[in-house]
Amino acid sequence: MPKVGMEPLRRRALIDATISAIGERGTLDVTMSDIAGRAGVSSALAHHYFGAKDLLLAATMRHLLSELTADTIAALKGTETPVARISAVISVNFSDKQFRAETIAAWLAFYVEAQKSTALRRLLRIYGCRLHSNLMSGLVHLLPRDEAHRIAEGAAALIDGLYIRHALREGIPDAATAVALVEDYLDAKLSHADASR
Amino acid sequence: MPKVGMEPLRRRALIDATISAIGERGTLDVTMSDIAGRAGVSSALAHHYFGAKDLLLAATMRHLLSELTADTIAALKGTETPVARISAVISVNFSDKQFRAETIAAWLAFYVEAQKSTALRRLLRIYGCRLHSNLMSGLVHLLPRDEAHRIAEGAAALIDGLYIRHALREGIPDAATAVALVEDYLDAKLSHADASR
Amino acid sequence: MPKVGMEPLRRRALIDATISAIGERGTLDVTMSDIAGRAGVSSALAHHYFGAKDLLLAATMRHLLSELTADTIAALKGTETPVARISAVISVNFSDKQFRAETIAAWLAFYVEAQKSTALRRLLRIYGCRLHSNLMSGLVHLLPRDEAHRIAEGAAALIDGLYIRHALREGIPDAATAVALVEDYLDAKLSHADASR
Amino acid sequence: MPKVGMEPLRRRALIDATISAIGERGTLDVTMSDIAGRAGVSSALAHHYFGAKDLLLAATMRHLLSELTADTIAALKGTETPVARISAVISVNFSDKQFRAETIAAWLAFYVEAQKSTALRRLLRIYGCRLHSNLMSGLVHLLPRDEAHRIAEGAAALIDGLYIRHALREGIPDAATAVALVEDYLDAKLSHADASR
DNA sequence: AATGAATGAGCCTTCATTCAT
DNA sequence: AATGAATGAAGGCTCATTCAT
Repeated sequence: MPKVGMEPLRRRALIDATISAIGERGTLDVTMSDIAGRAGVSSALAHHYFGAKDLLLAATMRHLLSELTADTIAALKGTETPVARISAVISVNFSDKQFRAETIAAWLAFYVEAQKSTALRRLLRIYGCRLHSNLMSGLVHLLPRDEAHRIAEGAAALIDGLYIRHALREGIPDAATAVALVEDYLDAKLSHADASR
Repeated sequence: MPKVGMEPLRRRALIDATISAIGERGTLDVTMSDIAGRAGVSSALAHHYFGAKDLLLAATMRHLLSELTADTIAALKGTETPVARISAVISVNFSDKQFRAETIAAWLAFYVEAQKSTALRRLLRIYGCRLHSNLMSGLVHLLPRDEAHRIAEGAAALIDGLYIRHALREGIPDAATAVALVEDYLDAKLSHADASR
Repeated sequence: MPKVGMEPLRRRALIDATISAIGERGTLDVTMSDIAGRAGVSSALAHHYFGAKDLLLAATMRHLLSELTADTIAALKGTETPVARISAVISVNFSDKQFRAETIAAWLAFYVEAQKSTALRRLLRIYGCRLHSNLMSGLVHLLPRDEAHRIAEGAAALIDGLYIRHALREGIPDAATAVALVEDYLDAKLSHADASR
Repeated sequence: MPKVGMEPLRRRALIDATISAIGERGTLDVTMSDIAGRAGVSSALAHHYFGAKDLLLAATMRHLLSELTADTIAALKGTETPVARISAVISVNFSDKQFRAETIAAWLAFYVEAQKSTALRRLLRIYGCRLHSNLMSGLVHLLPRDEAHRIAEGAAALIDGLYIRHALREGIPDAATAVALVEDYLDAKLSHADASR
């Protein structure tokens, strides 16, 4: 078997292993050896490809982020009404691929780590902005700008909260219910807005 | 001369130091020495009083929880309408005492740690149930039971989400806005319910 | 046995162990574990007292330096003629205490390490200046200032060279011969100076 | 297409890279990767050609030594008086080619390493003997054998000392001054000898 | 001829924890 | 009541070295 061109494979395997390790333990506090072991390589190789633990973690988060972005773009493609756009954005966050114990735990761990790591915080901020603007792209046609902004914030917070609660297996457990809650929130706010016009 | 009756003072000082350390660093990943140092004692003493790091952390979380409980009880005392009860519960979570960077960071860190620690998870579950039942105590008079349940879940998730976002200094920053968002959510759902009756 | 007040003893033991380890291996490239082992403690304790390997090495060099200084001061005390001062300075460098394989090897290792470590370089520079001024304190009465300066440099270089050669067990092996060579150099230069006057 | 006859070029490039790396860092403590990188090849190739780090270092030292030997032979060619021979030997050691920061640092590093490596010590001993006999080839005509021997030792030590001091940028910095000091030493000793005859 | 891939061994450092005083 | 002394265990990281291609 050819022993060349392994780099992308190893990188990917290591990132997957990182998600798996973090997801299972629920913390970024996993060892390089554990991660490397899951990827079937030595910890030295992980260092070889990523340089340091921080960098592997950051790369992993970037990976998670780009997957979410890709999914969102795919979901938005073909939507036509503002309401459809909003629904698409929400449902992506709770899709089978994103709303998995493993992934959620990883997101959460990153959220907390972001409190001390500037690099991670920057990445999370990007995600926050994207989510916000994606929601806005629908809401802005249905509500006054200020109100749209507020509602987008609320929806984002609600999504984050549902993630947290899911991770701790408290309350709302399944994706469908979660989506319904967020949609519900927006429906209520939108019809409320209509009514008050 | 050996001082007597120091125990409660030391315990309290150590718990405060723990909150401060976690709050500042944004992680439970603080050393016993750091905590003990902030409390002005040796790390050996921290062990003497709490037995182990886990136990000190659990005690700290219990402390946070009991403060919140006490505040909530105080806030509920004297409320008379269901709506007032709901507002009281919400406002406690964003009161000056609770909604401080330090405390929030600590809560968050505990949330994440709870993913691996059964002890912490149990404590958090208690908090979750209390919040839920406190919200229910108002909602149940205004909505059908099932619906009340759902809305309580939503409100709880929203609160958690706002905490997280505050910790990362993303979006909604101040308590007033946060409260308004939650109240707004409930208002919308309540009037929506009214309207559909 | 009392377990208190160990710090100075441990520090000293660790410094001695460092000299011994470096002396035996001929390099600063010794492990903390090796050093700690020689001192009969764990490597963690070495870190506890010195913070890091660099700092232990620097402390060790400082120790060597201060011993040399103390010996020199003692040797100079009671000297009366310029020539006696010069002889005293030279003989200290080749005294039984200083001119030992272990100590010499350590000095040499430090010399080389100083090329990359600013901290060590600074320390060595101090030693260089002291030696120079000690030599000058005698020479200045016997030669014109410029010439004295030059001769002091030459003598210092000669001493360094003899150390190196001793460390490698090449040529001149014993202290007496070494001293004689340096004295000889100075005698020659001094009488030469006389003659040319 | 595979290039042929690369071996000598690569070997030379690797040796040069080794000198450069050691010279820049002031230690033998350089990595194979660093060296290979400077030579523009992979570290695996360095192993391919030299077998191991030790061997590359030894080869490098041998190279340094043979350059010095060649220079010395060239310098001696054409000298006619004993004094001229001595001067030639000295000046080679401080020639532009030899007395360069890079080369000096490398020599020094090798000196120290020689304390633990028998192979390097053997090489250095060869150099020591050559220097000694080269100096003797002049001195022996001017002084009694014993005295010539001693003076040669002194001169060699002085040269070594000047190297060390140059490496640490302490005192005597330039080659001319260094040469003058050594010549001076010999002059003094020689005239002293004359005078006492 | 040359290299990317891969690893084992080892080192520095940190930290919770224990113990004697 | 309180602490300095001390350590074992573990983790991140580096590096020389090997191997298949």
